[in-house]
Amino acid sequence: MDDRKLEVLRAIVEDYVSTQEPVGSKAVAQRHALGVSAATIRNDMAFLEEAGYIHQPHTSAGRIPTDKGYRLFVDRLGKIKPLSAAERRAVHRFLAEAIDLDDVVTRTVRLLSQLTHQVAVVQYPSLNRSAVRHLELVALAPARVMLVMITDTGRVEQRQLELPAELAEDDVLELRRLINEQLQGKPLADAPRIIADLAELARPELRASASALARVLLETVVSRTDERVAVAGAANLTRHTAYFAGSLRSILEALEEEVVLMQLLGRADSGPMLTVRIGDENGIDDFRETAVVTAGYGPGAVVGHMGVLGPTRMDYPGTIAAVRAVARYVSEILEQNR
Amino acid sequence: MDDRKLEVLRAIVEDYVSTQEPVGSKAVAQRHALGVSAATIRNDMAFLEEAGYIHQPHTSAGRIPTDKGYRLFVDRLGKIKPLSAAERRAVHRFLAEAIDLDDVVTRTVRLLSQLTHQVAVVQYPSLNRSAVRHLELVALAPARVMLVMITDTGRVEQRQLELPAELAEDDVLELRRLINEQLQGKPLADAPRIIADLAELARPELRASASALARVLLETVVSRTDERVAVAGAANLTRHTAYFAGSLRSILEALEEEVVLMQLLGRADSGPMLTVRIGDENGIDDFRETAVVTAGYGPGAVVGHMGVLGPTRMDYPGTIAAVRAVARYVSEILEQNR
DNA sequence: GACTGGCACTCCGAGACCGGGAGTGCCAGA
DNA sequence: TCTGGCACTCCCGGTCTCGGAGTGCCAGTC
Repeated sequence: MDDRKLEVLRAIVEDYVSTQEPVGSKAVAQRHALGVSAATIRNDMAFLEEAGYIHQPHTSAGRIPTDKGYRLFVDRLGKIKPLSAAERRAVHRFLAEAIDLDDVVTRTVRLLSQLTHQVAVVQYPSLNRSAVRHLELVALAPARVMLVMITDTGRVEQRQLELPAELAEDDVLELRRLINEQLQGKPLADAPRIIADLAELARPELRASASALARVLLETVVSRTDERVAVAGAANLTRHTAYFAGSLRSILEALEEEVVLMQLLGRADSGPMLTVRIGDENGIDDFRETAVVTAGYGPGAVVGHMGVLGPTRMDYPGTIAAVRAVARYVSEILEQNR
Repeated sequence: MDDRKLEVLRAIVEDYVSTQEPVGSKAVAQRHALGVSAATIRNDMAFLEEAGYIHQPHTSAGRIPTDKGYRLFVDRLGKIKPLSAAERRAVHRFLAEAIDLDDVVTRTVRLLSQLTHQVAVVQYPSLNRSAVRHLELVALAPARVMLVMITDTGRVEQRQLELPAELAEDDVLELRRLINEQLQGKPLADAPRIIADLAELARPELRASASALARVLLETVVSRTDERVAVAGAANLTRHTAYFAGSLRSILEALEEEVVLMQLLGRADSGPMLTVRIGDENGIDDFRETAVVTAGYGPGAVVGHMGVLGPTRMDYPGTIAAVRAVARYVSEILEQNR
């Protein structure tokens, strides 16, 4: 494929994204200095359409990029637009002020949605990629304790549980020591095995309580709570009047469904740091007109994902730059707090 | 005002809510057996319009209730439609399965939005109406601890803090004993006074650490974290095609602004258990076409509010019944867990 | 005096119609 | 291989028309 044809494709994508209207050969000829006439561009356009990169809503209308066109643009044509120095500073400062993980996540998700003017989604550090930093048992009543788990990624999960027997203060301390001895520093992915044997290590009198504890621990580790997600900027969906006509409803619904969100964020967990999924590539019917830009983050290894979603007609270079920058800063912050 | 005129108003409200179209005299005459002709109803309508309860979008159109009309309907005409026995059972069962406060809140907000087909909002139990049940200090590193506060309403707040000096294990225990002695059982509203004197009660060597602790405690008590809110069912906004034309955007934005949400929920904290605010009564420009139905909940005393928001053209009797029922069940559950 | 049927009137909304403009494809010539 | 020209297509916005729904008013009835 010709170099100039690629330039024409880029011009179409860029103009369409900024004007939101089909772009014609004349517009391309005069807004982009390609050094050829509109007629020539028309020929190139015919070629691009034949090849499936653009398409015409109807005869005698301008052209619109197809998913395939966007894909090519993202892979080979989009020059990432780095954030301005001022933006970088602002991002850094805003994130550095966070006082704990919850705060980091809420700030991140807001930041992303403001920078990109899209809907932002941030997954909390995945439990099964975290390790136990500390377990605490708090006696609330003679036969009722609260189990608090703190991970090396800063997540704090807590659960209350009823014990089968009343425990003395010393007993609680002993159980606390036991679970910490066994689990501290261990990756949660390995936890189920360890937990399975937990009860047997306790003194006979404490076995029943220990196994109740073990059960709750297991639930906490593998349970529904596992994947938490924060969302912000839903209002930005209304920016893109045309595109959401039918799907706004279902997208809003999807944003409240953790399952769907995880599907969008998590698909490409390994591999390159940054992923773009365009339209049908999402594999979800309601997201056929939606593009998702995600990046992994974490101190060293990836512990979670964050991303942005919006119409396929989005500013890819800008969005990619923003997601990448924010993911990087967040990773740094987690690194420092480790 | 005539009895029949009230009946006409009710008919207009009910029909308008269900059809979403201006309702004319003829429709009222035949759908509701008022025993009079359309012409008579026209006269009543003229009266109701004069009095400001209904209005005409344009000459020769049917009538639409005004805010004042809805207000009268809610205050005097709407017979609450209690939930069906099946619904009540389902609500009860669903809520009873909750394992902790977070779970109660998320379940509640989902339930409300599903029952009413509107946007539901639930405020977490307000900290300054809760009392301290327990404070726990967890040593994470020699000079770093995590402070966990558990309230009698089941809320768990945690914060990490850096201490000015390294502490021995015993010192941590002593501080823990100290803050519990001082605060356990005390309402958080009284906490600031108590905390102010906290440092002085500690051994001289621990003073610095104690006052760092005190500062964090204060922040936690009065801070931004104070009012947390859960939202669900935003997708329901798209049901009401016409009404959100302009305001959908700003409503979605408002749903992410805790300040606005609290304003909507909290206005009438004392007084009757259930409040309805219609249109302008909300005092927020973007909510001029929105009605809010809220109820306080809590074990005995009110500790928080929950509610539902939707277009002024909503099914008030049904919504009121749902909100009231759910608030009641949630209160029961909190009572049991106390 | 309250209610009713009849009637003229208003006004919205859907559909039909039309013209301008933007964009195209193709072709002949440079 | 590129370009200017040209005929063609089709959307879009505006205007117009017409039917229908709903009203207000009035004269007549109980």
